[in-house]
Parts: sequence; structure tokens; C-alpha cells
Amino acid sequence: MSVDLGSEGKENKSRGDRETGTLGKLVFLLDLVALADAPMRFTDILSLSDQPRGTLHRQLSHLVEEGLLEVDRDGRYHIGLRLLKLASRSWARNEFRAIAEPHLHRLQEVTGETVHLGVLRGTEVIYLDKVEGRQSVRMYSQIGNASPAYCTGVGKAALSALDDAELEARISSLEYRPYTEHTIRNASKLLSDVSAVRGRGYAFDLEEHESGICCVAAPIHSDDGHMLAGVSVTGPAYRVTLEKLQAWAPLVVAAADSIMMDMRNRMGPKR
Amino acid sequence: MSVDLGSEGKENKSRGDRETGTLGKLVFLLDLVALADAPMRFTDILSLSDQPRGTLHRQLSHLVEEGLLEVDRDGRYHIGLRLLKLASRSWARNEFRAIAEPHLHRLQEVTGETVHLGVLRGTEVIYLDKVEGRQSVRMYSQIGNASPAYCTGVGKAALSALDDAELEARISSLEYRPYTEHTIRNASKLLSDVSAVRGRGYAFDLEEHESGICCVAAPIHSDDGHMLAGVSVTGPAYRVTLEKLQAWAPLVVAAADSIMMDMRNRMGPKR
DNA sequence: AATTATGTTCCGAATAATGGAACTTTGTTA
DNA sequence: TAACAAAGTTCCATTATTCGGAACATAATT
Repeated sequence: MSVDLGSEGKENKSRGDRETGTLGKLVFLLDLVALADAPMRFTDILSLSDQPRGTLHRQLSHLVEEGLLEVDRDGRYHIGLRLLKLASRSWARNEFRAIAEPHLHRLQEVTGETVHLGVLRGTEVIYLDKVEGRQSVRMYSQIGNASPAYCTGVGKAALSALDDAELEARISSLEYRPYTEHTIRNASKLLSDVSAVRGRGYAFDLEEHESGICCVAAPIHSDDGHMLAGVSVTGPAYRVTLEKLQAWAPLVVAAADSIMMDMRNRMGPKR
Repeated sequence: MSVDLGSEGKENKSRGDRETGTLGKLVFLLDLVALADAPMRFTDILSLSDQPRGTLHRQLSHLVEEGLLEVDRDGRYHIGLRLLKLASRSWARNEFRAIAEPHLHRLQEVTGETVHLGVLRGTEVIYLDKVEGRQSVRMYSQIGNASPAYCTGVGKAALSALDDAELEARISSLEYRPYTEHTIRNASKLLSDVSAVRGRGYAFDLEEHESGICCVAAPIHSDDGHMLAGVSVTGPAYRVTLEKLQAWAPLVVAAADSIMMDMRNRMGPKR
């Protein structure tokens, strides 16, 4: 049996590209509805999708019929619960997540801080799991969340496992949005940081994504380099100093290595 | 602003119905992959979907292109992380969930047992949130989970808010699978139980879905009856006696009422 | 009540999905 | 390791669905 984390998808289409195929158009609408800052009504969606009214109306109707979207009494569209059902089911059965879980807990206990597991998809990190201390609050909040790889520990760790050509290709045409004053702002800065990560075997995020939040992260990758991920220990800057992060680094790397080991074993000897 | 929980979808199609429309066929495949007991390869899916090989192959390819499915190196299909991203985002912004959250926590603290929030969809309950005590274990596990309404507290509570005609229509052609020896096995039994729930204002689940697990639940519904949901307090039978459940009932009902109140306020005076 | 903004339905034309068959790759057996 | 079988992929004329403009309904606003 093999680890059930799929390979990475195709390149991210630039947003400008017209979505192709019937499905592409529909998924574009799902994204539109899910990522909008506020719930949208028919006309709001109409103005964002350059479709004729009739067409859009039918597309939305189909999505609603299938339970992928829902419309409330005010005519506002929301992602349907059917997607939650699908996602939760697949999350629960995700083999990679299951393998990593005990290691995440161990890491959490040793460090006392929050532990994340994230997977690289293109230039985004999607968080697969999160283990916090006592406060059982909002565990879900981070799971499924997507963040740019260039400003997160897990992201930079995962990027460090790419070869130069692939790395270049991914990060050259990126928009480097400055989340904080410490956020990396261009490809060359990122390249040098990633090469430092390669050297020492782990990555830092020193308030680069969120002010006051730091982390150490180590890369996880399958033997064939097809799957890239990372583990991290995260905490508030006032409590988590650079010294502490450095002290934890070996533990994080060890956890990442253990996860890789378990994956290899689970897959059996072949390949 | 209104509560952002959509109305219920169309009736559940019986599984035998051939899915109609391009989207319907694709979603059917998503379900197939997500609900399968074990990961499936191309041929496995082929044998379950009565499509020609070429057709199925193209359909799966499209789903993979859009990130809705992923294929691992062994050719096994899995739900793509894109769905996790969509679902997590919409969950985080779900207004109904957000409104209910503080009430769930309060209920958890008072009772010391696990609290659930579930929404009725057809004859299924989909859990929207779960609050546990200290044991931080697998909080996620239940969220997004779907269970039959007829054997869960939340389900029976939600059903009790339907009028007779609607209730009849939903539960008459149901398959009553006996999960435990206490599971309700037919429509008439369910009807009488639901009418008891209507009388007292709350529902029990006495080991009807899972052996050793009991709960009390109270109904939540929008003014127009378009949205049906429920809150419950759940625990192991050895600790949670019928007496305790009865003692908690007023608290659960009060929590449900508070949630309804907050929803009304959030929606503003009109309607 | 009149008017405008918003949402829904229709139907010929345009486009994308279909499915059988040929082809390639991967795995199995002698 | 050669020969065979099973699994997976591509191709393309046919068929079914989607497209989109315009007419039709329904709410919201003045």
C-alpha cells in the first residue's frame, strides 16, 4: 500500500486565463463564491464572471441542484454542505495525514507550541493538520487553509526540496505581497533564503507572514520528489525566541524524517 | 444581513437514478471516490460507473485538471486538496456556525460532555461543529460527517420541526438500517418517537446509532422553517444516564432557543 | 401605481461530451 | 526474457449539452 497523497496538480492557471471546459467554468464559480469577502447574490457574481445572464443562471442552478452551492432566502450563494461532507471524509482517510499524526503530537508535547503539517501545491501551502496545546479551540480554523509558500516556514522548507530548475520556474513569476515588514519581497531574496534552508536542513519564518508569529519548519518529501510537504512548530514571538527555534530545529527535522521513514515503510519495499 | 445557511437542496436522488447533466456525472464520480472504502484505481471506478472506458478516462482527467481529484503514483484516485480548501473556507465563514459557537461552548462547560451542532439535509444530518472537553483528540473527526436523521438525536430533533406532510414524505421511503439493537427500524416507530419529541421539545438518542453512546438534542429552525438543525449533548452511556440527560434537556433547549434568537437578531427585523 | 433593478425561461446556433476502436504502457506468466 | 494479458491512454466522427441573446416574470423603489 502506498501513501495516499496525490501528486501535485498542473501549474496554477493565471487568473486571467479563461477557464476551459464546462467543469472549469463551474469550478471557477465555486471559487468565486468561496473566496469572496462577503456572500454574493446573482448580480454580484454576474459582474465578476463575464458570462451572459442566462448562461450564468443555468450554471448556478446546476451547482445548486448538485448541492455544491446553496442559496439562502436572500438569494445569496454559499458553498454547499455536500462539499464539507466530501472534504471531511477524504481528510479523515488521508493516509499521509494519518501517518504524520502521532509525530505531530509528540512534537507538540515536547515543544509545548502549535505544530502544523502542510503540503505544497504549486506555490501555495495547504495545511493538512494542526495540533495545539490544551486550548481545544478552533482546531479546524487552519486546516484546509492555503498560504503562499514564500512567506511561511512550511512553504520554504518544502521549496527547499525542489531542484534549482523547478524552483526557479515556480517562484520567478510570483507576486510577492508584503504581509509584514519582514516578508520576502522578490525572487532573488527567496532563492538565497531557500538555499540557506537547504544548507541547514530547516526553515524559519520570522514574522514574515503574520506579525508576532515565528516558526521553524523541516521538509518532508517522497523518494521521487513528487510530494512535497513540511512540519513546523509555531508560536508568538514574545515567547518563541530565535534561540528556542534553533534549539527545536533538530526535533522538527527528526519528526520530518520519522514521517518520511514511516511513509517509506508503509509503501513497501518496491519502487 | 441574514444567516448564511442555505435552504435545503432538492430531494435526495435515489442512488439508482442515472445522474443527469455533465456536472451530475462528474459529481457522481467525486462521491464514488470519496465514499469508497479503499482508494480506487481506474479499473475499479470503471466497474462501478457504467461508462465506456474512454469517456470515464476523460471525465477523471478533467476532475484531476481542476484539482478536484488527485492521482497518486499507484494510479489511485483521491479527493483533491482543492476541495479541502474550499470547504474549510466556507466553514470558517459560515454565519450560522459562528452564531452558534459561543452557545455550544457554554453548553459544553455546563455539562462537561461533548456538544454537537448538526444541520438537516433531506434525511441526513451533517455535523457543522463539535465541542469537546479537555481531550483534544480528533476534533475534526465529526465535522462534515453525515449520519441518518432517524437514529441521531440531532436528526430527530430537527425532524420534529417539520409539519406532518413533509415529515411523512421524507421518512416513508427510507431504508432503516439497524446500527444497534436500539435503532428505530421503521417509519411508524420513527413517527411516534418524533411526535413524542414534539411534545416535550427535545429528543433522545439512547444507543440508537452507536452502542454505548447517548444524547439529548433540541431543534433549531428558522422562522420560515426553511432551515432545520439541532444541538446535542453526547456522552458514553456508563457516565451519561437517562436521568442526567433529562436534567440537561432544559439547558439544551435553552441553548437552541438562544441560537434561534441570535439568528433572528442578526437577520434584522424584516421578513 | 409606475418604474427600475433583479431574477428566470426559451430556443436556434455553437460547442463540448460521447463512445467505439486503435494504440501504448505496465504487469504477469511460461 | 520473451510472449502474453491487463491496464491505461488517445483519436475522431457522431450526438447531446451548453451557450447566449432576447423575451418574460418578479421583486424592490420612487
